[in-house]
Amino acid sequence: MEERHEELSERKKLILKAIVDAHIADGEPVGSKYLMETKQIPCSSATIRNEMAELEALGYLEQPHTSAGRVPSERGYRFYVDTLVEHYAMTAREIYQINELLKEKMAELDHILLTASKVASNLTNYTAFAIKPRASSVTVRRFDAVYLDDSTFILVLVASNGQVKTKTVRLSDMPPLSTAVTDLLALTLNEHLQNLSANEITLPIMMDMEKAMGSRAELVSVAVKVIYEAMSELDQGELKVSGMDRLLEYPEFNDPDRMKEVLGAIEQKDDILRMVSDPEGTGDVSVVIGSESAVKVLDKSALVYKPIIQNGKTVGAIGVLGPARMDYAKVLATLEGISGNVESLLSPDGRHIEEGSPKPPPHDS
Amino acid sequence: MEERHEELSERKKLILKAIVDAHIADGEPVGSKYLMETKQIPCSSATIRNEMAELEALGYLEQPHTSAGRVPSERGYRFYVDTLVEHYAMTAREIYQINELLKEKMAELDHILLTASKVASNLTNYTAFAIKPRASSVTVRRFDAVYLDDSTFILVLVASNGQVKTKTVRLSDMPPLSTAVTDLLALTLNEHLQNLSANEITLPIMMDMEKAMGSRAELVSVAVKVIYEAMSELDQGELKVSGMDRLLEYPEFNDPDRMKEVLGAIEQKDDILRMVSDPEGTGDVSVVIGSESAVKVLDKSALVYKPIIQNGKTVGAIGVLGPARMDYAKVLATLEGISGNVESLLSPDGRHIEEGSPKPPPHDS
DNA sequence: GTTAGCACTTAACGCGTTTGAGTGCTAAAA
DNA sequence: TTTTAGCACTCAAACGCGTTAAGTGCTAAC
Repeated sequence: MEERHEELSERKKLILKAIVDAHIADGEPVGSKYLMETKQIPCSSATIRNEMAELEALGYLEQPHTSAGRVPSERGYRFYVDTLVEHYAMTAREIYQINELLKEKMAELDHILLTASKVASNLTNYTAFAIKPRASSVTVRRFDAVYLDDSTFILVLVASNGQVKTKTVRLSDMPPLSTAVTDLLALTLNEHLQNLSANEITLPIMMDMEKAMGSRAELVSVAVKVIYEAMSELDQGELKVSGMDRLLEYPEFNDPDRMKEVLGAIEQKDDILRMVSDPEGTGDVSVVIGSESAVKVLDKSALVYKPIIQNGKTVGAIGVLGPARMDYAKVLATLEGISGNVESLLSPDGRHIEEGSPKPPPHDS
Repeated sequence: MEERHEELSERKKLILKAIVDAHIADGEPVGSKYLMETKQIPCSSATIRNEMAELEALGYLEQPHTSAGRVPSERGYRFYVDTLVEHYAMTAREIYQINELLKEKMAELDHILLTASKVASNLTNYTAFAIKPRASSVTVRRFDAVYLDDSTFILVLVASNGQVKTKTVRLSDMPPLSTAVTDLLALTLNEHLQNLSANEITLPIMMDMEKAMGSRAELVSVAVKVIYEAMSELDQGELKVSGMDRLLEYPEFNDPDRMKEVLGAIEQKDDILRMVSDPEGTGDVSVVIGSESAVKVLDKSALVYKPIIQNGKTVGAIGVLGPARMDYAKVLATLEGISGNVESLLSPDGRHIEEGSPKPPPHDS
């Protein structure tokens, strides 16, 4: 009785696609008669019913209750996304929008990602997010120490991945600072800690630094402590979400309890972060439907995301969260478009995607 | 027939307070019989009914429909907040929590505010936010330029209010950079632009700087452009929200449409920002109920916030957003507690509030 | 293998009825 | 004059119930 994806008859595929399309469009269960009338299936409603019954037996469809139409199951969506979605042709207007909104001269990853998530949300009408994934090992490319007042200075860290982190350090019970002292500190840090990851900072190195700092040796331990902190925050990852309110536009999120779960999940962010930071990622768009993933995305929801690659390394991701019946074709195309754009923004030569550059329909591994 | 707040009879006050308390507790309209039985009002339900009718005529109460109990009106809440709330005595545990959660050695405003909003949300069970208000005029206390590669450097700005902003600058069609060049740039910027606000940067100053930069004069205009941008972003303000999901716990936000409005408003953030940045603020807790304010807080909602003062200047605010029937006593006490704590964290000597330090019940102006 | 037809199921809808909490008013009591 | 008991009235919410309509599964004919 088990049948493999590939072995679905053409007509079954046609019907399944029609059902998913229809359900995506209006969210209602879809019945045989409706299907025959509006989707031009070349056979009668009875035949369609038979096919639907079989599709249900195979696990691609399900019935909310006996006398209702059919709704795609998770497996149905999966199959749809993997093999049935048509490539969505972005309109000139949409391409223009992506370009316009993103091309403002931005060089910082943070800013770019935030804007990207806003664009994604606007274009797709779903809740979108952008993410800076957990970096496995950051090193600091350059330190700087800025004198603020006699007991305060600012430590600036430029990380290997381009992120910049600043920490204000306040001393107590120590002799007053001066620009000379902070300059010396910066020099020492740069000489000894450049391009080391957090766990490569060893005691001998610290002792060397204390020697270098002469009379202000006590600053070393303070600074190192703060640097430790900063570095662990650096590979913390961050999540920017836009268009939360759009979630409410879809009736499947109308239930307050469900909505609450979703909001909580978004705020928690840890799960999403972990998933998107998955080093296995090929760089393709991934689609997670319902309970498929370790991430507790809720029933009837889907998460679509695409990593952003810079110099062969994953530096972030943008994605969309919405009901399982989301408009995959459009979302996939939009994410491809935006990520392509972001990647080109990040590379020194700032070109943008051209209109009508078709890509093969991507699918999850 | 008009009567001033002060002229409400004691019994009316008692009844009004009882009604607000009861409504805060369970969200239902409250009736005369219930009031008499559970709140120990020393008279019969008929008398209470008469008083309630008068309170309604005076605008402190309203009736959802003829045969329902009474519900406080906006004016009722206002009166309650201004004169009837009892001071909420924080439990030792709550004070401990505030101290514990906040006292982690944090020196940066950003981080502190974010944590503060989380604490506020946890303690009150409402949605909380923390905000960095629009600064009227920022100046830069110190510049720094960090060489990244031949065409890229990072500009670090330390603002007068302690904020730190970094900008990655990517050059095109210019001779390659070097640390010597960026050092020179930093030196020049510090010499010429320190403690100036954005609109004090004039052409003569720029020309001086170009002279100082010698062969790399072209960097000046690039840098100034970026600095302009950074400074305007600096006084942009920022809003951190925690515990959005808690909104859903209150039935008055269950309606998807309403929820959508609220989420939109939060994301918009501009209104909230503007209001909280109000320079008129005395530093006391403010309570905005329903449609009272310019801010389009929704019907049946209330916004409670308290500015955070540092060196006599408002550097931020923390607040809570919830249904109009929120537990004002607790919220007010919590915000007082947290803000006191935050302020002491920001001042060099890091002391915390003590248990049982009573403050007079605050109220809006 | 396909289709027409029919009996069956069931959520949703409309609608009158009942219920009950709560009021306003009046007349008696304090 | 103020308070209270009592009662008639109101109205939203809950309930019951028949009707509707969409949709199915099955069977028998094509």
